[in-house]
Amino acid sequence: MLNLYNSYTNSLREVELSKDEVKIYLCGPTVQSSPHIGHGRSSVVFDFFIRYLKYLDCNVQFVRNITDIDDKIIIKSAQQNIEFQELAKKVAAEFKDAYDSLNCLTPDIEPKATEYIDEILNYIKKILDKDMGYVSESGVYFDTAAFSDYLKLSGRKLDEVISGTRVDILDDKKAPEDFALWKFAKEGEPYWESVWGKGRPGWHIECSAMINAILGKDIDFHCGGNDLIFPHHENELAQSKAAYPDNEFVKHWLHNGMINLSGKKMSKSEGNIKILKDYIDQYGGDVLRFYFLRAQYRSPQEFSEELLIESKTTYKKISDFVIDSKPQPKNDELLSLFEECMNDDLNTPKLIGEIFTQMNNATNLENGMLDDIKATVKYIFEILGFTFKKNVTKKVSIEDTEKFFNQYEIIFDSVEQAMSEFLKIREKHRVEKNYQIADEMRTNVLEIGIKIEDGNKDGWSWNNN
RNA sequence: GGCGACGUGGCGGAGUGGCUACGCAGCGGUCUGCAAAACCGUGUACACCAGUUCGAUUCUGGUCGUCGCCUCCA
Repeated sequence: MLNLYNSYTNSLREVELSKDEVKIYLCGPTVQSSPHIGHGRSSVVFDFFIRYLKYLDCNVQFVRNITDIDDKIIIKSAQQNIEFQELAKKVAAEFKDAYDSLNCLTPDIEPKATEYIDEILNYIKKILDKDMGYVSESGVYFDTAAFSDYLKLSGRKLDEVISGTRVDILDDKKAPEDFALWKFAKEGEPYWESVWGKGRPGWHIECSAMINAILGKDIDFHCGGNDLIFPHHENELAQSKAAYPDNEFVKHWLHNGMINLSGKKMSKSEGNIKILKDYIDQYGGDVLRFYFLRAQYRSPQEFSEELLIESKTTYKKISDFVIDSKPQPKNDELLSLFEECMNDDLNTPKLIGEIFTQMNNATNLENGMLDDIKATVKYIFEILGFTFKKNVTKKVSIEDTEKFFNQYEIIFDSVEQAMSEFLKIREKHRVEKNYQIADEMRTNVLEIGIKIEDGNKDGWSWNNN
């Protein structure tokens, strides 16, 4: 009963799953510059989805690509005076760090475009063999006129596409809307050999070729940001249908909404990007995940530091609620609510509301019931990829932290151990009514970013606002 | 210009033809050595104008406004 919005039909559709094999392809990044909040949203939101499918006992095959060759990478690496591979490698590592910090599942396969050049060339050949592409002076192009269903995914009309201001009208293309499958290398550009000439793959062909090579002719879900619908996914669909006209290619097209800053889309071209790492370092992966959980994945989501702080506060309420519980599926009502919300096009904001309602009611329940609710809430959040690990602020160095504890003759091993001893010392002062010393300790520990809350079960937390 | 999405209380964000969503913030209180946390209480919001209806935030039509895409984008 999983219902998801399909961008191809523009409607909510019931998903029929064969649990033995669910194939998912997520359009990953072009590794040209550091990941921003928008990349984080796309990866986390589809991570919720994949984790949910696994919860439903699906055998998921998850592939996310890395585009490690394209015009921007060439330009940027030239500006930095390094090889394009070096830039791609460096940025790919940043993406990996971000994905890991956000606790996103690692794809089963994470192919890079440059590792699939042979497959790409064969795929282009297949398109040419079907007379749906042609070779010209600047490259090999897809002949959009030969594909009758072109623009069906994005729902555009041809004359509108042509009238777009950014269409690069090259004289050697049959039609302005034809797009490159293979770009011939200009002086000094990286290239691979091909029967048509030295060059590099166009942006869209790698996905068609890699999906085919890794997952096969048909996949269940193709995911990505909604800014990829046109032209990227439209062109990908055209290529795949051209090569394999009898296959559906993609059962469900899923697209996430954009991150907005003061109402405007965050994007490289707008120059208003927020670097993901800065916020992960400060708030931790769980808080970022919770922030993404607060919006339905297709809606535009506003980003601001205030909203992140709010996410932190709200998430803390949940993590405090479940702090002494083991994650277990104890409460059936709550589990049904969870499935109901997720089945409804991954309505995670609704889920949060339902969980809080249950939490609020739970305070009046007898202990056994309360424990079941706690265990189930924790279980649900762990399914959704939350770790409940204390966020370590990276604002204060380990050395300073050690030095701080040494003042109290505490040998630093881990923050947890040191804080436990620190709290014991302070508690002794409190018992002896040395309130001044106890209060000073509370104030001082703020230096290393730790906030003590006497009434809180946990006793302390990182205070990294 | 074309296509699409959307306009809910201070903010974020669900949902529904008649019943408190929820969270944050705010306000009042309990508790507390203090601070915080926690807990209790507290908010009649659904862009505008018509129409359908016993009744519309929810359906229909229109108006206004916001945002996205239109080959750089997650």
